[in-house]
Amino acid sequence: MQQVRVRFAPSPTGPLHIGGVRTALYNYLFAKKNKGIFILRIEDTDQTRFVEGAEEYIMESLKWCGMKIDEGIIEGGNYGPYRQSDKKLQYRQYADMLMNNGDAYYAFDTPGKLEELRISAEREGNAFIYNASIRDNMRNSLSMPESKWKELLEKEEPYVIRYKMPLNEDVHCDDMIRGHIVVNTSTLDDKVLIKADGMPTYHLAHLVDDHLMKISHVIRGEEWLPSLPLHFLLYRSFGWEKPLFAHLPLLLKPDGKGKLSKRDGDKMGFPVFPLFWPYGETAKGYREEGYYPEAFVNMLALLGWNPGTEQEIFTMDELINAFSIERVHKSGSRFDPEKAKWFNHHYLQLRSNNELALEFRDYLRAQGYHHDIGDLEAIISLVKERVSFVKDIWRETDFFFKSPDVYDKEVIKKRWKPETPAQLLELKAFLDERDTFTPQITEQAVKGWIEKKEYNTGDVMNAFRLVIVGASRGPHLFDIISFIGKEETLMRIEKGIAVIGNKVQ
RNA sequence: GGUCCAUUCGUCUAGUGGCUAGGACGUCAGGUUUUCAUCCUGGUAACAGGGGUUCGAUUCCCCUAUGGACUACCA
Repeated sequence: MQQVRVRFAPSPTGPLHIGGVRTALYNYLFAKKNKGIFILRIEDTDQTRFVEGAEEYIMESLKWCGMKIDEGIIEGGNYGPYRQSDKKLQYRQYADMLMNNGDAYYAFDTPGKLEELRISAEREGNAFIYNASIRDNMRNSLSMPESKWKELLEKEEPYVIRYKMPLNEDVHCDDMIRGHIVVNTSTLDDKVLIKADGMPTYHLAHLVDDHLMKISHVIRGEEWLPSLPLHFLLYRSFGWEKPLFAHLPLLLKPDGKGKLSKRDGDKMGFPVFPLFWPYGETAKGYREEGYYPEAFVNMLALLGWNPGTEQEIFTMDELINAFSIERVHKSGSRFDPEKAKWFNHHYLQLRSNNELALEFRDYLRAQGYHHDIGDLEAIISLVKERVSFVKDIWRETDFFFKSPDVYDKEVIKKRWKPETPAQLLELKAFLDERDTFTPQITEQAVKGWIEKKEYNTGDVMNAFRLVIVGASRGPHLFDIISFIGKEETLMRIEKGIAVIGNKVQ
């Protein structure tokens, strides 16, 4: 069987969108599943849209996700160069092959003239299509006598090379996901193959490269489906064997309609890019927002594909094993940020307390707190299952590090009785006399004390929690006071009574 | 406008010519937790509409509607 070789071929025009990451992922999964080769090719034939840093961003994104590139601009390989601009004008000879067999021609129409015709056609409700219906009226090597266009060539008049679309022919295409598609050439136009600057367009460049790189399967976004007939025709004109094609459905915005965009992410508070993009108009990234790559990849893989079982949690190896292109969906999927969080919650639970403590320590340092790893592990073990992100740990544990600044008004209203200050003062004295402060022993003692005093357990405990935590939240209270220690506990009781005590009634 | 593609709970989806149309996220309720959260249990909720074909269609065909992509010397 033929070696499976697939490529991910982005343009370095900015940060890589998660839709692009998913395309890369499906290529990667397909390659690895079939013991094939995963290639990264940079498609930068449009020099005006090149963005500094984009190539590095793309490669770092793939690396973060755990996709290893087999052949690429850094990795090398036997089918380079892997950056189209490094081939510069080599594509021209392939256009000339088409010129020689009559499937392409020179066109000298200026962009301004074409634009003018396009606008006037639109005004009459028609589409402007540069094809057999109109090309005899245009300035090209088909409509002009040979002596005339050769003269223009000699005078170095700017020109493009266009593909000569056959007249009224049904083109039959096959797609591994969509099945059979038939399009008549009368609706297609004579696409530009070589631009006036001598560079190839996508249609020529990707096809030549796919052929030269021995690509076996082209797995790309649905936006390419309309030009699939053109690509089929080009393969025929070249006399080359075609790869197999698979067009992936789009990633849609969570609400409403349409393609997922950066604006949606900004508006609804979730990233649309894998990594933070630092240039120009910056963009948030999953990595920096605290997502784990396993969660991100797992979530992305299931957006538009599933194995047909009820399994939802997959490691990369499990994804590779389960993946099949036939089970990729036809219709677009809406992106659900809530489910992305759920995946991260799951993967965070798999982390050890020590791993999380290390991550959390970095976060704390940024806040100006410095703590022993052992202490952080202890705290994290108490709140781990309630957080989805490392940054959430702070929100759940701030009271371990500092006494409360404010006290929840609702809790005061509900639990702060006239007798509360006196009771807490008694509790403070009771605690003051205790030597051990371990959670279990202290809990037993305090509960015994409340019972003996015949106080209302709920009132006392909640008021106690209020002065320690500042609100009605957090892990077991006795775990908290054990961690902060006796001195701090007594201090917080005193402070709480002082601040809240005179606010009531 | 034209061409092409798509359509199962709010979302991601499973599934079949005859099933109580399944799971997950969300949401709601109950339980656990003396708090909050987690967790557990349960509930809610879908075959876009209309025609066919058929003994029978969510499933096959057609039409409509809706959504999307493309329609550049961008990819």
